[in-house]
Amino acid sequence: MTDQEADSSAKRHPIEVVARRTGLSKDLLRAWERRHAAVDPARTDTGRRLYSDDDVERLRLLRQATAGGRNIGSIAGLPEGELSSLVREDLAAGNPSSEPEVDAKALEDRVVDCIDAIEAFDGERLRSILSRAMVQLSPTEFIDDLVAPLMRRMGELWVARQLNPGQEHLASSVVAATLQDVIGILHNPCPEAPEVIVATPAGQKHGIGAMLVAASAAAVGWRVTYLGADLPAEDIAEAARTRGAAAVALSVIYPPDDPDLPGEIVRIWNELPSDVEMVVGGASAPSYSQTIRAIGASLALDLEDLRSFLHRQASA
Amino acid sequence: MTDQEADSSAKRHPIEVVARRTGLSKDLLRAWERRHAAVDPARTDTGRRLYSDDDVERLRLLRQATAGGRNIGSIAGLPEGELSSLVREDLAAGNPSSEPEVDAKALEDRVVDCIDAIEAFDGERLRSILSRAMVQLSPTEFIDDLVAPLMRRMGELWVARQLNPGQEHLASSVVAATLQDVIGILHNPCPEAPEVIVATPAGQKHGIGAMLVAASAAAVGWRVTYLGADLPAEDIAEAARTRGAAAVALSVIYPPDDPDLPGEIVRIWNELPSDVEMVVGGASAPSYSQTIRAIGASLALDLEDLRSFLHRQASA
DNA sequence: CCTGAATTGTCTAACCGTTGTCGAGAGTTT
DNA sequence: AAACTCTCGACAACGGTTAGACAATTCAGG
Repeated sequence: MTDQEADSSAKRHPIEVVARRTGLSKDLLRAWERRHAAVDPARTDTGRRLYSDDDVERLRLLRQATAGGRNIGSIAGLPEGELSSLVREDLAAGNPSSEPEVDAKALEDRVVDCIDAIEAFDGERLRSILSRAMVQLSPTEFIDDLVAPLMRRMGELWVARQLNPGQEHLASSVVAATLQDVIGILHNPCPEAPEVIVATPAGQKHGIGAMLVAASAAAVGWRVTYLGADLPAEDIAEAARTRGAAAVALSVIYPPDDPDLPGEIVRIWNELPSDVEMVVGGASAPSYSQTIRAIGASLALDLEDLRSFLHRQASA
Repeated sequence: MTDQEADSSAKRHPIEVVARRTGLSKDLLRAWERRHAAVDPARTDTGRRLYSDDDVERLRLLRQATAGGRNIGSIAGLPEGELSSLVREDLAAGNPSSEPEVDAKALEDRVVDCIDAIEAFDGERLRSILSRAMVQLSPTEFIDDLVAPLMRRMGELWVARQLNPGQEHLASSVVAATLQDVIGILHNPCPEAPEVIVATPAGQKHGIGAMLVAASAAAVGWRVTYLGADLPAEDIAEAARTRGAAAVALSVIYPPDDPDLPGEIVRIWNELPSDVEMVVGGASAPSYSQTIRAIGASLALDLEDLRSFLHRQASA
């Protein structure tokens, strides 16, 4: 991740890759450029387009804005800032309560607020904190900087016995619902966008990590089918086949030493079509790294890792 | 927030966006403009409408006012200030802006559509069917006539082995998220409204029934704290005490013959303050009716039953 | 109470600008 | 040679516009 520093404006991606990453067809990319100058990619000496990461990001925003009901012609010329605020406005549109008070509250404080709400069994306050943050932050920020730290903090409190099962359940269901909303909002309707099946294998009861994975995948343009926790290998594989998925992502949180899990992972792998990739992430994933490597699947140590896996697959 | 250049009177939204944000049909937007000059949007050089944020706000107010029983012709010309005070009045007068319901026929079809989506592992389609229905139907109709029949049908397919665990998980998480949304939308901010704690006792793994209970309670004006499935008695009772709840609702779906459950129910009851009522519902609730009656709790045979229980408690 | 007029949300028909996609023909990369 | 990519032109689908019509309500006045 360090060797990407100033390269976000470096032009290097061919059109094929950009089409996959944005979920826009190649024809459409050319049409938007020709008719509205939506982006201005560099060219090789033979005239082939080379897009930068910034271009990709911009195109993704344009896609979201058009999905939100706007005409490409009237937004193609807008600068990044306006474009992204427009998209966020549209996302927040369902929320009729326009809050005049703008809190630029630090993210750590928001985590604390969430914990407060959870301790008071106040699901409604938790929901409102999260849904406000959801529209104020970018999806990736929301997931990485708020939801993930919150889940981590909850884990700490849980082992310290300062959170009881009721509070944990309450929080989980609210967080899960919020993340489902994120996935729904980000849903990529383009049939060419690759799809990933997200689940936790049998024996793993905690679905919330998989939910984070699902939301992260949606945030980078993938279509996502979230199956949930504790699923037998055959069912995960069947879903992948039915959906024509390009990848399967498994979340493994707890326990780190399930003797049945390696077998379960291998069974999933074996039942998958050969062109479907697999990635395993979550707190306990490294404990099973031997199995994962043995079959040729990938290991994701964190969400950033997961995103780069998805990027690699999307361009492959 | 620095780039709040957003001049609220800048005309920039196409009709599609405005229709989504206000919930008014495009036809209606045009009709109100033509017949009553309710708003005066700008035009592009090719004649397309462009609305400002102010226009959107105004249309929202008009919508609320008409939902409260006013007719558009007599309020379309009013200035902003009068409009908003009018709406406030109507809300204070207890006009819950009831929606007239239209479809009774298509509900069966929608259940079938949902099942189709589930069988295809198409979570996104399921979500879109449900969320469309959510805004078209009243909350109670949505729950009673769509979600509950859907869950029943899923149960049938499950026992007939025509639904696998993956499909069941997928559907559950989407339905749960949708119901959480319903609860969020219905959330009653009035601090005097009675609150109910909803959960399923330890041993009961299926939380979706409790979710239906929670949404139903929210639909009749209660504040709801949804704790989820499989919770120890102490935690349920603690939540009730912490929240100062007026009632506890338990959902009991499966199994119907858990030898530990009666004890669990009694423990909850014993740890509850004496002024907190308790109701038990769900498919298997009648199997435990002896215990329920013995301690003086109520038994709800269906959601209608539950609602009348809540009404009794609210007026008590 | 009934009846005819006004109101209101929706729908159709006809038109046209906008948009996504496709094909043809030529060049480039592997 | 096969697989990409390029430009340019064409085209059908889609959405937005006006104008008019329609059924269902609402309402005033007999």
